[in-house]
Amino acid sequence: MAPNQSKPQLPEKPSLDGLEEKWAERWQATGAYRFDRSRTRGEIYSIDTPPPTVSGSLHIGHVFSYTHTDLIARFQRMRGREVFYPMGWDDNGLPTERRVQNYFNVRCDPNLQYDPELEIEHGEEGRARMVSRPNFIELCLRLTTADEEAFERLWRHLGLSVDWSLTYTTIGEQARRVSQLAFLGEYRRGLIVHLDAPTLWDVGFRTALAQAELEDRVMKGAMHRLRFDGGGVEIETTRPELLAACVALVAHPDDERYSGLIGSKVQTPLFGVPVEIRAHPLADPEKGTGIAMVCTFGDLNDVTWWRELALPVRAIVAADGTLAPVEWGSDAFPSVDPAAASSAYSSLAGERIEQARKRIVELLAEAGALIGDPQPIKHAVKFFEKGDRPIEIVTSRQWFIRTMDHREALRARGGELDWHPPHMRVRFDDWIDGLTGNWCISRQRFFGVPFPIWYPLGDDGQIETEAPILASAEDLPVDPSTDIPPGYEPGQRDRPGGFTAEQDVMDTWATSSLTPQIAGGHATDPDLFERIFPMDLRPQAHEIIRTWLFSTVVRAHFDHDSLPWRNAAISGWILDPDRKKMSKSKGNVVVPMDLLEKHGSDAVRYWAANGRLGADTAFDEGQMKVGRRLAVKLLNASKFVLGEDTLAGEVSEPIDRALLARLATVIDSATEKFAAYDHNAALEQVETFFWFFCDQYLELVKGRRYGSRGATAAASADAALRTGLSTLQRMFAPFLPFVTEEVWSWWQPGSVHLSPWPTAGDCAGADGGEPRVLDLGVEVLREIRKAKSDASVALRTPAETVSVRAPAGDLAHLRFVAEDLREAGVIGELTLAESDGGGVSVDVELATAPAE
RNA sequence: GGGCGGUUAGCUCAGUUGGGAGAGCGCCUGCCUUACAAGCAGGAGGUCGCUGGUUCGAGCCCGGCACCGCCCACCA
Repeated sequence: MAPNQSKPQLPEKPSLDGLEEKWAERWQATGAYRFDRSRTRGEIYSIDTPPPTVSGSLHIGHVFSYTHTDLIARFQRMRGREVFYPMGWDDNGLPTERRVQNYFNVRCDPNLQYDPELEIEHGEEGRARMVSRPNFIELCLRLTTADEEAFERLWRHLGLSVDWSLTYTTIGEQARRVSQLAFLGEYRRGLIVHLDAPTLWDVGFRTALAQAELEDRVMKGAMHRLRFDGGGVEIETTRPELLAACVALVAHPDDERYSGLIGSKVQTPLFGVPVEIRAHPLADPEKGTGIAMVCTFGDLNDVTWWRELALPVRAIVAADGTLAPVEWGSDAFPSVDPAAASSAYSSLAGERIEQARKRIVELLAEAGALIGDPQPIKHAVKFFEKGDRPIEIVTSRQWFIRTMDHREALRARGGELDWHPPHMRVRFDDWIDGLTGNWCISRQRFFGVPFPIWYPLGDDGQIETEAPILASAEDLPVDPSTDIPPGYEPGQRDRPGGFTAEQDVMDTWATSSLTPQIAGGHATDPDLFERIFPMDLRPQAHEIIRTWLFSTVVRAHFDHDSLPWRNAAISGWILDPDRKKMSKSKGNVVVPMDLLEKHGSDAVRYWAANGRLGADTAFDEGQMKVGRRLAVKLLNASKFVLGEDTLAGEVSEPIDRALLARLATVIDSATEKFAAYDHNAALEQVETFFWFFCDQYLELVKGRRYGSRGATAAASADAALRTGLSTLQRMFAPFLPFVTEEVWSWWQPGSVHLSPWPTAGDCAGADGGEPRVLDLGVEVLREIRKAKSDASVALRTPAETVSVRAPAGDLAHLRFVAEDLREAGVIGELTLAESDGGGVSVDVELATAPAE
């Protein structure tokens, strides 16, 4: 960088206060981070930003990981790449729906008519008001818009260098269009199917789920031993209430205890349902009695047995988590004694599962079918991650993406991706290996992307689900509940011979899996999409590798036959001092804006930048204070270097050359680390050099810089200092964007963030620099300081004599720094002599006797 | 149950092909030194989780164990 020739106007007392507002506004006004879409793919670095869920507030973990992404964005921008860095808002799905319900105290009733006059305010008391689906969606948008504005303020304050003109939402028109287009394409190609099948089901939300949305929770339960009639077979179960749904018993084929019983029939207690004892290798002789009750459906094992043994369905769990009425003696529910079965079941029907379980245990005990007392146990139970009751498996008609047939190819895609850190790939592989079924993407909810699907109604009014009517691509996005399918009239809606809308909405991940396509203008802006896809980077947290990362790989593989991006940068979690993940539910979250205002954005970013990718990191305000100190130091060092007129001349002094030579190696090394997504190593190297630059080098040359040894020598120091400062300001820029922009503005035109990342070639004058010159100067100065510190005197106290003995080679180097040393150490007489041995020794005699 | 990561100073962490145990914070001592007292200089402080092995030599490589965190699975 060619230094500005005029002496800049520097603040008397530099400060960090107000820099966030000042520069955030300036960047917005100048369009500093505006994406230039005329650039070609090779010149562009594109980022698939995680759209934060707009259902509450951002926490410090967001600040941490979004800072990591911004570090990479700023580095790549300075390296000359045109950075495509959008922000997205995830305002689609259950979190928003639930938040709207609570905030406005409303519930959605899809059967109500839209009320354009409806006025609802926050905090209404009493019973929840029922509103129509269009009204509900309006409320969702109203609330999320306010949230999105608050989020954007925080991100701007943090200094994220996103191009805000590229912002998208996951419920927006482009997201709906892209989601529906991908759906239609995949459906036509047989990658999506519509099936009546056992499906993971949340009875609280009354919707189907995907495997990826489940989590285990350890619950108290009880093991019950039941005796079946007609053979004396005993089974153990934690779900006795599903006895009425029993369709078979199953034992391992090699289990000698039961080998004679395979193929025979026994009857369920209470209900007298004949069930066959079958053999299947999944039955574990070690568990329970070694023979298991197969119900439709208690768990995923039941689904496997049901499918592989071609068993009938006896579904008793209703969508709301109660036991459904059953007609005993019918084909579906045969019984040797239908009257007794009806009698037993009558006290269960309509009860919630938990109640039914208590009740049936009483019935079984009365009937003598319960062996011993139920044994209390603790066991892991699957829950919807946002739900509060265990999931059930309910048979219903749902849309599935056929992931199971493509597991090998998807696994291979994971191998093509560059993971940062690499070990995160294992989670991806584990997830694919553990998949038990296709990805269910339909949800029985209200707020989401609708399926672009209608069904013909027969003349009898029956829905013809096998022959859906697809929307035309050019009509997308559509809402089948208000839009009319091709070839139909509005009056035919829900009439015999007409059509009816698909009521379900898509899983939120079915939309989020398309963020590169949504942000990149797929289908609407092919020119842009070609320039940014596949993207360069997916930043995200590790716990959503199984959801967001996996599902995005699935869609890109299906729709584009490629990876969605080349690199995945996985940030860790923020841990509180007890080493637990900080999260809202644990109540230990710090409000990010408070931290940013308390310590300054640069300081908080410094803390975040010290966390490695993939590493869980402690929340540590001490690190923020260190970051703030660093920022203040940069202000003051800049003030010193720029505080005098620029001197005409070149780097001529050996120690200045040595400083620049060392700087060149730091640049190379930090650049290499940064390019390898090792931002914390890059920061550490720049920071270490900076403190050396300030405390050692700068102190050594300060006097010379002020002109004590004439114009030429002063100009050499000045040139080296300015080169060092320019380089350091730029290398700190990704980490500390506000303070670096401030100090850059003191002497350079334009934004530091749009200036080139330094290279070793910037260190003009480094040629022939001998590092030993610098090392020796620093070492001798340290000895002098130590002598003064030991004597408890001020560093300005003169050292009457300093005698340095060094080997001949070092002696030659030392002569180059003798004058700088004499001044920095306030030395009276400095003598340099050749030592006998190999080492360097320094003897210091102070002017005054050491104070005791 | 399978796997991944971690265990280094009181705290937070770095240690790149095996050879010096390090940084910052905190602590102690001293210093108002004309960029910076939100600063500067100096100092104390560690059986590198335990254990066996390979090696002239191990924080680093290999085996075993313990503990912490997480992922996956099982949950009859």
